[in-house]
Amino acid sequence: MFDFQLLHLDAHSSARRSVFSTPHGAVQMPAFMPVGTQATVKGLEIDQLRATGAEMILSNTYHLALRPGEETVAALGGLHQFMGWTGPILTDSGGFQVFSLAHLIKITEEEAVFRSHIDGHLVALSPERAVAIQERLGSDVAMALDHVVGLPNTREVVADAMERSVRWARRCRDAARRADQAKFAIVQGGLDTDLRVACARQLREMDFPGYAVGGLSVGEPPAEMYRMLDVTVPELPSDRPRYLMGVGRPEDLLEGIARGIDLFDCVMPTRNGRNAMAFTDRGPIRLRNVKFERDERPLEEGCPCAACRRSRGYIRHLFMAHEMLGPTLLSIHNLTYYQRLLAGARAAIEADRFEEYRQEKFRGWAAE
RNA sequence: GGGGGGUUUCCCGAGUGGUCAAAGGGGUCAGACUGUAAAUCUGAUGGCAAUGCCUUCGAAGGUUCGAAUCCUUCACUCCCCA
Repeated sequence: MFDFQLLHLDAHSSARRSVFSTPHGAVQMPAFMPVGTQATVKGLEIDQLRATGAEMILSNTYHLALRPGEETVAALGGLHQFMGWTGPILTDSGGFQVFSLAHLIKITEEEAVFRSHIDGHLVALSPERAVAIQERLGSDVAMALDHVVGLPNTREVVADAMERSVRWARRCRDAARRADQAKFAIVQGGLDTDLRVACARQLREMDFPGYAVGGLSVGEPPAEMYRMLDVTVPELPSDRPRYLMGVGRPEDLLEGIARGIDLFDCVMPTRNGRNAMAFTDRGPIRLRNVKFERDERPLEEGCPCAACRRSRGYIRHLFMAHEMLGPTLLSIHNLTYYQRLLAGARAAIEADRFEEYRQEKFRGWAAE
């Protein structure tokens, strides 16, 4: 039901070209998943989302469990039918919310206790419950519940969270009931090489169908994140997909791919798009800037997206006038940009020229 | 014709003797955003040779150590009664 096939290894880096098959279709990897936290990629209709080239998307256990509730999603046909996306869906476990909403919760060995950000009532999320919710939602890939901590942090705190993440991963695996949903484990360990390696090895023993690297890009310098990938990825089984959670900027994706990462997700193309930033091969541009007022060029020459059928001046106008088409168009453009970036990476890997591709892109981004 | 209001920095709008280059909004300008409590948030926004100086609160004049704030006249404007 799930199959991960390595198609080609880049001759000069650890980049890999692969295909991951799920009950809702195959995903060409390396791949980027747009984020649709609340069963919608903000601002986009499903056909617009599909047109960006995205094959797989991410949604969220915590948010959907709170609203509308997994039973409601199940009653409406499961997550795919609920939101109208027929391709593969990965759901995050809510582990990130333990981190981002940390002031609202208490963590014990048994579970994480949240105070709902919506109405304040207490919500308990245990590894078993995270799995049960995700199975009710019906996503193709469910993430294990992990414990994310902010960085930098003391070794004691990081080690404690890492060890709990390992124990919780085992409980998630044991709680799994549905064969049509793959469970992925998440490596934690902060910026500590030993902890990362130890975590990866323990999780590898549990034989998950996929592995994620989590707890990164939470405030540490990019170089630290790359250093963690350097030590962590080699510890992960080469015949399973490797997913770098929550990353990132275009350069982070290429750095991750070069180190053997197959899958990414990030809010950046959509959030920054809603906030008037467009990604281009010449670096990001802020469409609200007055210099674009009468710029008749498209965001990116040669980009096939709907936004690039208009001028930069028009898109700036939409943002200045607070028209909702502005955020929609830049979300479309940015997601298209990310998908084209990844498609280019896949082609480059197949041709054993990923490093050249990466250098080329970096030169462009540094140009302005 | 009679009576009563109003005029503030790009806009709206506080401010009634010093702590006022002047609250707060808006606008504008710039920045941030990495498993989304984010179509959000932050900063700047009279000028300058700038830990200070100059110009500004309808105009002109006056009172005062000191005026956006008090007085006089004028201009414009709004409301009510004729």
